[in-house]
Formats: sequence, C-alpha cells, structure tokens
Amino acid sequence: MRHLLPYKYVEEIAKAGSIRKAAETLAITPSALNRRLLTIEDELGVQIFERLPVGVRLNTAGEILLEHIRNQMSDMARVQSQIADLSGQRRGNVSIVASPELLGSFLAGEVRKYQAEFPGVTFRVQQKFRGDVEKALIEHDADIGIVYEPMKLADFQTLFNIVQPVFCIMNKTHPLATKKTLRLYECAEFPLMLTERSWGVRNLLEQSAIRLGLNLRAVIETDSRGFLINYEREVEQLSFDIQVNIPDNLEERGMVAIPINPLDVPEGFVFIGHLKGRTIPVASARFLEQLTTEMAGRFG
Amino acid sequence: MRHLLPYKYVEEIAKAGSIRKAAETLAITPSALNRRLLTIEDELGVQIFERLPVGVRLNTAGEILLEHIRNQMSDMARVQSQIADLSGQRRGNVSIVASPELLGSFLAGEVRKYQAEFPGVTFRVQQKFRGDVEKALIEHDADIGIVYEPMKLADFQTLFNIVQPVFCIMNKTHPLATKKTLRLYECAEFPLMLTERSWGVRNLLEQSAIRLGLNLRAVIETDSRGFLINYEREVEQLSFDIQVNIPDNLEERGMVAIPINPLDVPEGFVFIGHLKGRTIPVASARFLEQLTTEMAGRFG
DNA sequence: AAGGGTGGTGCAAAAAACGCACCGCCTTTT
DNA sequence: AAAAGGCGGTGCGTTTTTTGCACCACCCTT
Repeated sequence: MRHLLPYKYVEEIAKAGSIRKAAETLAITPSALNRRLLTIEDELGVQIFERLPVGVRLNTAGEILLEHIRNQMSDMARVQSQIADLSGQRRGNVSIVASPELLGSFLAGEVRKYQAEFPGVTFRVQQKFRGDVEKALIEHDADIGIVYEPMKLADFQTLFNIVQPVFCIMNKTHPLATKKTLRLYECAEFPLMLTERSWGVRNLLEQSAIRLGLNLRAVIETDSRGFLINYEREVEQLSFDIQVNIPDNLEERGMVAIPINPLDVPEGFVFIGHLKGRTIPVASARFLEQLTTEMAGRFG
Repeated sequence: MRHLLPYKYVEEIAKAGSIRKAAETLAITPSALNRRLLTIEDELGVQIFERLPVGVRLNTAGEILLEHIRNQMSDMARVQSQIADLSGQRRGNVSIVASPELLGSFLAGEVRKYQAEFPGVTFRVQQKFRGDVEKALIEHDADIGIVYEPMKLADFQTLFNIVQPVFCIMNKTHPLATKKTLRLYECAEFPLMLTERSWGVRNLLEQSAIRLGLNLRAVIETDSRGFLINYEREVEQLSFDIQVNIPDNLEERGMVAIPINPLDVPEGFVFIGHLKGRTIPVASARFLEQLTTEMAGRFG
C-alpha cells in the first residue's frame, strides 16, 4: 500500500521526535523525508509538527491527524484481511495484548491449535500490565486485549468475560492440602510465593489482606507466573494463581490447587475484547471466537 | 490530499462503470487511469473490478474496498474540519439529506442563521424520500440526515427526535375553521390538496383513512410542499402539513392551521442524526447542535 | 462484415521524488 | 567564550515514477 506511505512517515517522525532519526529508520534521506513532511503540511494547510531546536514535536493538529492515521492504517489492514478471507485463504496477523496472568499455557495452546488449522496466520503477543492493555489498543498496537482485573474499560469493547477465582497451589503433603476451600488467614500462616504487586492476583490478595488485617509473608517474589507453578517448592510454601493457569497434570506432579473462599478474596474477572468502535481483521475475529468458545466450555 | 487520489479514482471508476468514462470525468488519459487501477489491484493482490465486454464492475473485494474508501474519505474530511476548527476559523461543508417534509422555511432559516455567523461554511442540502435518507448516509453522500416517519433506522444514529403532529390548513372562512381540533372524517368531506404518496404525511393520512374506512378525495396532488401552504385555495379546500412547516404569518394570510385528533391520525416523528459509528465534521456537528436546540425550544 | 466500444501495452516525454552538498540556527560540550 | 555537533530547510542534478500517445486484441451492436 504505497499510497499511505506518507502516513507511515508521519507516524515514524512523531515516534522518533526528529526527522533525521526517523529518516534513518525509514531508510531514506533526511532531506527527502523533510520534503514529504513539508508537502503534507502544505496540502493540509497547517503545520503538523512544531519545530524545536532539538527536533520536532506533534502539535494539536498533528495529534488529531495521527489518530486518524492510526485508525486508517489498521482499518486498511482489516480490509486486506477481509479481502484475503474472501478467496478462502485465511491470512493475516493476530495481534494480542494480554496481562501476564493470561499469558499461560492455555493461551499458548489456543494459538497453537489455531495456527495448526490456518498456517497462513501469524501471531504477535504482547504482555502489558492491567492499566496498559487498553492503552495498547488505543494506539493500535494490538487488535485483541485480554485483561485480568482491568483498571478501566472506557475505550474497551468487551466481547466476553468470565469469573476466574484465585486458587492456592501447594504440595500434596501440605497440611492444608485436604481442604475443599481455604480461608485467607489459613494461607497467611505459611510462607508464600507471590508475583509482583502490579499483577492482578497479587493485587486482589493484598487488598483482601488489608481488609482482613492479615500480613502476607512473601518468601519468593517473582514476575514469572510459570515459576510459581513449576518451581520445586518446599513443603510448606504456597503460591496462588487463577483457574485458567492450573495445568491438567498438576496432581501427577504432586501438587493440588484449592480455591480460596470468595468471601475472603473476591473472584477476579477476565475481560476479552477490542477497541471500541473498531472492526478487527478476520483472522483476529475468528481466533477470538475460538478462544472465547473454548474458555466458556472449560470454565463457564 | 494527493495521496488518496487512487481512492478517488476507484470510486469514480465504480460509479462510471467504465475506465474510459471515468478517465474523462477525471480529466486523465484512460491508459494512465487503467495503469493506476492495475497498480492498485497488484498491490492489493486481488482484482477489484471484474472486466466485462462493456466495461468494469466491482466484485466482492471491490465492494469491501469501496466501503473502506468512502469511510476513509469522509473521515479525512472530518479531520480537516477539526484541524481547521483549531485555529478558530469555522470552515467546511455541511451536507444534509432530508425528507421533503423537512425542507421548508424552518430549515432554510436555520441555514441562513448559521451562515450569517460562519460565512466560511458551505451547505449542501439534498432531498430524498423516507427510505432513501439512510441510504444516502451509508454511501457518505451526506453527513446529517433528517427524516419524517423513517422506514428503518438500522444504521442511523439518532441524536434528536421530536413529535410533529399533522395539522390541517384552510381558509379562515372555512366551516371547520373555528374548531380546536379536527377529526379525520370531518376533513374527508371536503376536497383535499395532498402530496404524493411517497411523503410521510400522505402516508399517515392514507393509513388512517383505511383504518377508519374513509375515502380521501384529492383535487390537487403535488410534490411541492410549499404549494400546499401558499396556493390561493378555494374556500372549501383543505391541505395538511406538519407543525414545523406552518409559517408564523399564516393568519395574516387569511388561513388557519388546526391539529388533527391524534386518535385519528397518529403523530409522526422527526428524526435527526447521522450514520452510526461515524464522527461528523465540526461544522456539521455545530449546525446539528443549533438545529436541535432551536427545534426543542420551538416545538418541545 | 463493419463500426464503435471496451480493457490492456510499448515507448518516449513529462513530472515527481530522491540523494547530495550545503546553509543557518540552536544547544551542548570543551 | 569558542568549538562541536545536532537540528530543520534548500538548490541542483539525477533517478524513479507517472503520464500521454499510438496501437493492439477483443466483444457487442449495427
């Protein structure tokens, strides 16, 4: 799509903050890029960038234009996807941004399953924390957003959501291992393996602990969710995760997962959706369909 | 905006149904236009037009692309409008499509008022019948739609609606002129001046007549609404119109307007809005604001 | 069978975009 | 205070792209 090259140029200049730097990443001469910018501004009748001694910066008009450019570019991608889908070939790129809780074996398995059926579809999976998922969608950095306990959903079009209670994971030989459900104060008596505070699960636990007047002792703090399940733990150590991440073979590996009483720790929600007012490419829509169907079947 | 010239070309070819004809209206050589089309199809990877012996016609992929093109072009117009509005100057074009009932002195007055304040804004006012207003919006032929008794509103984003009962207009000396409200059977006894059947008011009257078992005798049938009010009528002749079209100086001109009992003829609705999911240009939005405020004040 | 219409193509001219060298300006560094 | 380095902008010759012209093969109508 050569005709929207100018858009790409504007976007890159805005990102780089300088014509020369943008020219370098665009593999073009600064003078040529500068002239293209001047032409665009001339056609538009107004400046798009304010010139600073150290480079350029978008002004208000430029902000408006850039938003339009991003809309336009991802809309074009959607059109191409729809057209490709017409001829029976499923092609395109599925771009997902998810909070780390959801980037487990479940999502990976779904991607694998989809790619086995449609090898022409490529995937891009980004990890962002709760508050940044929506931002990535707004900036058209991704088509699909998956969040656990999102902070806000102003521009988020939810297509599917599901309860994901917090489970406590421990060795089979743990004193609590025979219980059906757990109270948080029972867990708090043991050494805990926790994720960092920016994670949704940790956030739920901490807020509950404050409300209940408990103190959570983290002996291991990590930002790797897989670590908390796979780590060969000491007998007494406990970790937490949401249902979707509990592997099928947990018992074979000598561990159990026990739900925590929702009165102590409220059940979190997973939200799946896309940017409001946007039609996402065909491949993304189909993957979304597969993902939500599977989740509803397994956890609904 | 030279970079979306290809869009304009595709649109024109689709409209003309032939490269040569399109080339003529575009003031370009057929060979050049043809090559641009081939380039576009090449970049897209698929044909957009199917070639017929008598010209070309959009295929499915082309339909998808054309929809995107229209979205893109009017979105660009909106961006330019917003940018122009930044610098304090109100510029742009307000494109209205309305059913004929609404194209009276009221709308004309509002346009005049707006243009007096913002001379840089141009207007384009189209007349379409009830069922075609929405179509004009879908094809991006207009930004604002105003309909009396619309047929469907699937893609119509209503921003304002208001009741507009049907009034009966007659000479002061008419036998019915002293009444406060009229029954339809009373009117049916006199010779009537009616619009064509595709009009909303006529439709309301006819359906009511069928329900009530009445027969409406049209001695004059016209498609000019103004005619029904301004015509120097015979003493006994009656005409009908909605409230918004009744001029202030009706009494000075020796006529009166009497509402018809809503049990006989249901009150119609005026709907004002734009295409769903679309952000209209600044000038259009402001005019819409003025229009709805004024209508709410006068008829609310 | 002839004529007029269609989309497509080779080739030379025109136009647009580009790269290079260089300017003036400002900030940062020496 | 001076030098150095980065920035956006510009004149000019070169390269790439687009256009116009003439012409082809094809199909439908006359």
